[in-house]
Amino acid sequence: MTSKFLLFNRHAILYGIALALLLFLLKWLEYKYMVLTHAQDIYIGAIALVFTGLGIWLATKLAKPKVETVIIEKEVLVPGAPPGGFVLNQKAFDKLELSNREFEVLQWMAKGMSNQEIADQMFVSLNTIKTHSSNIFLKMDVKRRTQTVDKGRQLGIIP
Amino acid sequence: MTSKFLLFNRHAILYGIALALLLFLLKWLEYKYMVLTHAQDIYIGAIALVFTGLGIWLATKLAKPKVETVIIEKEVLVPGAPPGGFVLNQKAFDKLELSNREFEVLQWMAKGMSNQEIADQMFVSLNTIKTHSSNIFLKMDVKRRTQTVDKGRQLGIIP
DNA sequence: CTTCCGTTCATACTAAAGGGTGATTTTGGT
DNA sequence: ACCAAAATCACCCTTTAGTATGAACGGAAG
Repeated sequence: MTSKFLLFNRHAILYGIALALLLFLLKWLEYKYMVLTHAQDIYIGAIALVFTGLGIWLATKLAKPKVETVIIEKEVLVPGAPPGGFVLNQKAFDKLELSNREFEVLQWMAKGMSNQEIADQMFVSLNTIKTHSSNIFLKMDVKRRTQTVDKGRQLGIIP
Repeated sequence: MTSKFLLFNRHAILYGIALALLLFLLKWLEYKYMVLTHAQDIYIGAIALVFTGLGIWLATKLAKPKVETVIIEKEVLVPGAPPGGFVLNQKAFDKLELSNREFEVLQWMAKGMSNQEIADQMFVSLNTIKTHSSNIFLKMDVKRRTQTVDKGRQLGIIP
């Protein structure tokens, strides 16, 4: 985090210096060779090349890497473990006496969604989700959503 | 790396053509408007801008989408045998480049612990845990701890 | 011996989560 | 039709999480 910022700063400074030097160089070249009208093409070409390179450099250094991670699940046969990934532990589930909506909320919760996102997903208000999750915490005897997910998984009621 | 060079070659041709066309255009503009010697600086500035833009465009085109695919081996039942525990997906784990402490925090996180509890557990301050978890979120490209746990589990780096 | 990285911690702030209470509206079952 | 449970939402308030920024320190590598 800090290092990234420092890198950015360093690049910005380097860019500033490089730009200044380049402009200076261009000005100098202008006075030195512009008498030769024939050198005009080369001059312009050089400018084009240099600034194209500068653009490339800028883009690569300042643009975000934008790494997209695609998760592909590959099923492998392994001794033990439940088939197809998950079977609900009905006994534990019944004991909790979660309502439909509460269970639904719990499942979104386990997928790492925020209350607001769940609310949008289920077309209800944020307050409603809060109420549901509070009830879930009571019924499951936990204090936090992360704990809820962990316990729910251990009980076998969520994958 | 190899794909990058291949891409570069393909785009290099396009770039060459584009460059030729642009130079031609510049030449034309030169004959048309260069009678005004005062416009020289503006002319050069325009060239610089255009080619900087071209460079940036090139860079964005050259940059590979960089879609990292993580293949997760998911366990599936097979007759007999002991209950398979957890095996860390080393490939996915290495890709994240989490530090020791960060991984440690992630594990407590997955157990549903609050930052304060993790801080007590690891004998450091709450702020330290916050820093660690922020770094984890950056490296794992997530926004919340619940999301972190879910993704971490999908990647196979936590049980 | 610098330079980089990881670890530690702080302060200040914003955002999200959670607790408590009360209220209205569906809805399913007798 | 009536009742209880579920579902919905609101307000207020506290706590926890998360962001941003900066800084100090020690170890490892060049």
